[in-house]
Amino acid sequence: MDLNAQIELLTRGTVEVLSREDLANALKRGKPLRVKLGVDPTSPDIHLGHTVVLQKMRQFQDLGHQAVLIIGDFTALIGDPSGRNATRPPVTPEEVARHAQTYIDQIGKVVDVPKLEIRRNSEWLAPLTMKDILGLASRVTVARLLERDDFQKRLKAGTPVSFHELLYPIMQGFDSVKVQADVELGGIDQTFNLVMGRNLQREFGQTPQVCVMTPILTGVDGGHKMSKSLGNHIGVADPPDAMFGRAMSLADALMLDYFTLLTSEPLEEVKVQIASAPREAKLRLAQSLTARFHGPDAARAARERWDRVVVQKAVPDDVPEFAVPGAEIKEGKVGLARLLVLVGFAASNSDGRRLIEQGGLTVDGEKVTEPGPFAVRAGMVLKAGKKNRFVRLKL
RNA sequence: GGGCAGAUACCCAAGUGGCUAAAGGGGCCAGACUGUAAAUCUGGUGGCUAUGCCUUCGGGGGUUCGAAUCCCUCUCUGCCCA
Repeated sequence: MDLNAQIELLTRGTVEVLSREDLANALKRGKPLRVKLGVDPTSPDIHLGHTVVLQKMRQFQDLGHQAVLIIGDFTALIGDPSGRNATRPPVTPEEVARHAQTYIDQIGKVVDVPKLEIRRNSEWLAPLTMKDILGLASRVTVARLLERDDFQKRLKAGTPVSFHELLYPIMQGFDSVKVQADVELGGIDQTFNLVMGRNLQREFGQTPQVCVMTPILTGVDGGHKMSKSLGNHIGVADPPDAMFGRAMSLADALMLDYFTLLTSEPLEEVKVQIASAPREAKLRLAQSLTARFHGPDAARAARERWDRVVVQKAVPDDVPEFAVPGAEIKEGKVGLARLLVLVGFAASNSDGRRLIEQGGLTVDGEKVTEPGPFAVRAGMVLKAGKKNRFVRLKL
């Protein structure tokens, strides 16, 4: 692939590249570039939002460059202030270790894991002495650190900014120095951190890294960035049916973004379809996404299930079974609200009672609105709420 | 180190002695409508062996027949001064 084609590919779908000239020069050197991506092992499961930048990493890999994945096990002790309006709660080392492993297991769908160089930043951050830290800190001014709007907002709002949070960008920047990154990838919300790496490398006499920033994927609710804590995410490990269903609940306005960032469907054609047949377009999106992570067969099956269960409102044939404990049954009856708690549809008896009284429960297709004792038999199918949660009873 | 202000449910935020399980908004859940989208409308949103009972307004202690509300103390946060 010639140089221009490479640059074209590597900058496609990015929001900003600092700078394109530097990228061109780096590629011209003809040697494999060290391409850094730092991840924060504070949340165990990765979702489609993460795959945008991982996809970019894969493209570098496919062009023969060395991807360096940094598990921020040490920086996780601080928590990235990016986009946060509050200090993060601390994470235990055990959690970090578990999350990191889950992360590596899951990114295999997108990147070439065997070719990854995986590093943990505790490797070089943990041994730093106060003297080392002073040396690092002396290269960065407070005004510069306070410039970032995450901090500005908090200062203005009178919410706390702890000193250790100021250290976060410096530590992440130092990662770039230690792994001698030529390129660093990150979401556009990471700009400050990536630029810090660039500056620190210059301080340490290295060629400053090229910063490649990808867009932030908006969650399916259409309001905020995709995040597990907001519950508007589609996880890459979600089972096919769930993935398909989540994709179908996507806000219309985001369809084109999703097609662009997450699929390889022809965009011109897709645009026309979104305008003329939005429902068809969304089905296509859901199927395309599901196929990407689970294969075409699973995607077809998910589509069929969708038609049957959601469109035709039939009972799916893979309803999970629940054995009602004998101790709960009195004279053939079970408290319905209690039963909803047992099968996991309600958080408490009161919650279950509310669900029932508001008409959110059907048993074998019949709406039941009385939360008290209910005669149960084996094979009964309970359905709760608009999320179509099903369970089949066993006695 | 000194002064001032503050801490209320998932989040924001009212409430300054009984009418407060605690206004309002957001979020979330359920119903209607629909394309399980958006928008809109309605109801709900501490728990329980449930027309009553128990727990909750930063922690602890106290005053009172009665406290989110008054007093003491501790912890945490912001602002100003040094």
